[in-house]
Parts: sequence; C-alpha cells; structure tokens
Amino acid sequence: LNSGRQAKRARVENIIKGITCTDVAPNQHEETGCVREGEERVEVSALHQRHVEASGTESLSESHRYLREVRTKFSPICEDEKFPRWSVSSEASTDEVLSKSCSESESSSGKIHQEYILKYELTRAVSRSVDSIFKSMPLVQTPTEMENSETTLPPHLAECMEDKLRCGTAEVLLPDVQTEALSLVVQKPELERPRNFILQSTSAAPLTPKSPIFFSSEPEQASKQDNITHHRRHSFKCLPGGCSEGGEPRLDTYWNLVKVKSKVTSRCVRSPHTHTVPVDQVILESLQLPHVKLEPDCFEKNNLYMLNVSECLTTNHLKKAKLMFFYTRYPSSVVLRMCFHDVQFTRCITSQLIKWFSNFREFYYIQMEKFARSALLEGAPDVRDLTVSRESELFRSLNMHYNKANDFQVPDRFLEVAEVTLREFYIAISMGKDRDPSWKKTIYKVICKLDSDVPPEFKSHHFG
DNA sequence: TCTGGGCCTG
DNA sequence: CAGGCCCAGA
Repeated sequence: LNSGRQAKRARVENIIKGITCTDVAPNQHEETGCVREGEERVEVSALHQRHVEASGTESLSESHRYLREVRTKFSPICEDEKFPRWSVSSEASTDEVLSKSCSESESSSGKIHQEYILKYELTRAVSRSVDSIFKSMPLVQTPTEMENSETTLPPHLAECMEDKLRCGTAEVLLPDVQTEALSLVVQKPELERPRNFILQSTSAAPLTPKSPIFFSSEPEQASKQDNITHHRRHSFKCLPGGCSEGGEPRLDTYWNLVKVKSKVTSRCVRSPHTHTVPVDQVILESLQLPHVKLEPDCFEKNNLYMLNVSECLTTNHLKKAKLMFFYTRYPSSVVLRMCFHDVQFTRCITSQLIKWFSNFREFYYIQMEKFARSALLEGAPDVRDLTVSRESELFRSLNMHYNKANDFQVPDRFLEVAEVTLREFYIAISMGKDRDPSWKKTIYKVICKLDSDVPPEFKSHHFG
C-alpha cells in the first residue's frame, strides 16, 4: 500500500508539474543512482555556465565547488536521502533557507543560490499542492502520514517545472478525473468541503463517491449515475505564443483556471454546478500562476453549506422530482421552491428543474402515445376498455422511469390521470387528429388541469 | 426581452 | 437527461 501511495503521489506530482516533460522517464527519479550522476554532470555544467556568466571565471572546478558549497549550506535543512538537494522540511521557511544559504555567500555565487531558492520554493509549493490533494483523500493516505511527508521533488522535474513556469507552459492532468460531458445532477457536496482557499472550476464534475471532496449524501444513488464517470480532466491551459518544447503539441500556454468542463457551462455563466477544487492559496501565490482565480464568494458559499443549502441539484433532488411527477406534471415555480427549499434558487436551478419536468412529461406522453397506438392497432373496441392499473404494462413502464426503486407508493390519482391521458391519445389518434402537427397541445391542456397538490411530505425539511 | 414549453437530437 | 432551437405569451 505504501509503495502504491508513493507511486500515486509521484504520479500526482508529475502530473501537477507537467507530465509533458518528455525527456524524463516516469520512474527515473526513483532510480537515483545512475540518473543522478548524469544529472549532476548536467547540473554542474549548467551551474558552470551560469557561474561563468556571473563571475567571468572559466574554471569548471569552480562550478563544482559552488555546487558543493550550495549543497553544504542546504544540508541542515535537507533531510531526504534520495534528493537531498530538494527535499526540504516543510517547516523550514523561505527566510531560513535564505539566511542559511545566502547570508554568507559571496555576491558572485548569489545568483546560483537564488536559483536554488527559487527551486526550493517551487518544490515546496508543488509538494504542498500534492499534499493538499492527498490530504483530501484519506482512503489513499491518512492525514497523519501526510503530516510526516516531506517535499520530494527530483531536480530534473523541478527544472522541468521551473521551465514551464518561466515560459508559462504547463498542462496538468489530475488522476481519476472526469473526461466526459457530465450530467447536471451532481453528488451533494460534503459539508466540510469548504477549505481555506479554493480554485474555481467552471463545471459540474462530480468526483467519484470515494472521494471525500464531494460525495453523495445518498450513497445508494451514487453508483446509479451512469453518466458520472470516475475520470475527469483538469486542464491548465497555456498562453498562445508561449513556448513549446520538444515539438510537443501544446494547447494554449498559460496557467488558467482548473476547469472541469461540462455542458452546463455554456448555459450558466455562474453555474450552480460549479465545483471547487481545494488548493492552498499558498501554492497559487508561490507559483504565481497567472489567471488563477480565487473564488470571491467562498465565504458566502460557506454560509450556504452551514445552512445546508445546496447550490446544485443532486441525485436525491432528481429522485424527489420524479416522485413529485406522480402528483404534478406541471409544477409551478412556487411548488418547486417549496419542495426544493434546500436548494439555492437561481435562474439556472429553476430552469433545470423545469427542464426535468419537461423531460418527465416528454417520456410520459411518448409512452401514452405508444400505448394508445398499439391499443388502436390491436383493435380495442371501446375507449372505456382502456384502463391503467398497477398491473398494466403502461404503468410498469412509467413506474420504472419515475420510481425505479419501487419504494414509493404511487397514488391512485396518478393512475386515473394516466388513464385519462391514454384515452385522450387514443381518441385523438383514432379521429386522425394526429395529422395536425400540434395535435398534442389539446391533450396537454387537458392533462395540465389534472395536477394534484403535492403532499406536505415533499415540502418537509426531512424528505429523503 | 424574458421565460416557459415543446420538439429534436445526442 | 441535457442542449439547441423555435415559438408563444407576458
């Protein structure tokens, strides 16, 4: 399990740092021996180059000396044996590093030290970022373990990331993220979800129920959402015209919002399905990511969570709406507000609910027309022979759609309305009214008058 | 112009 | 179930 965690952690680190660093083998940093020799040569060479620029000294041994010097000065706060250069205790502040490394340094080597400082900060920021992700996944790694975890960033990756940051190029893929278009129905977020700082992501992207970042308040529903996949893609876009490396195809080239794309984004600018990805602000600031937008109304959202008011509709809401359909096919906005009092009503939420009922009606009328036509084809002698009972196939079809779990006692009134609807369709079709493109509208007018009051249980705060 | 509803499509 | 489009009514 530990090796799995480490591998996963490493993967996430790689992902955050930009997996497109093509010159680095995925597991290279774990094979420290031979790799580090090569790295050292490269690094010494690079340092030498910089040292030459900084001091005008041509001596390669001078660069070696500087490298040793820098490492020595870093050693008190570098604990990891694998990557002593970059493994820095998270408790060590930047100031400490600066004071330990730079205070005694000569001006000629100051630039080199500064680069180490930069890398150190970069490393720590990435590590915190990874930590914040792993801390939110107790199934993967416990908080206690995370507290003891240290910053471990292979230097080649640090450089890779540094380069990316410098030129503003990075593409970040988070594991287990959704890649598909998503349903508007999301798993209800956990109350403790809000963290100190959040990144806005503009979509509905329910995480896997296993993830504690968001989880279903109704576990039995979580697995039923067919269109909720366990993969999601977070893309850090890049600025056009930004650098590209290795001829690798790049998107745009600037660090952008962490986006979890969903269809809804095109419809709702301020989507109620907006998901928030918890990331420490420290990371964002230290990485100095352009276009990283901090949620401005996170406190307001906190209050919503405290009040147990959801910003988005959940699978439970959908289930409830379907049961409501047994009573009302055309619910008014007042009824909707009463029945979904635990939802913060926005235009988007309202239209989504309306859309739900529109879809419910669509299915309902399609079934009615289908069964009416088949009854006609079977030569039903009299419209009065057309009945809808709990045993009838039509009812089973409807019940399967609106009450799949079959744990709700469908009111008799619904059977009556269904029967009326079926007969209306039967009559209209038998009279050839279906030649008129808008022949169904007459039926709709009849059916909308047959709505019943929704029982008070649906308006109760304890539904579900 | 906005909103709700229906139809079609994926 | 959701998005796009169209239409009617307020």
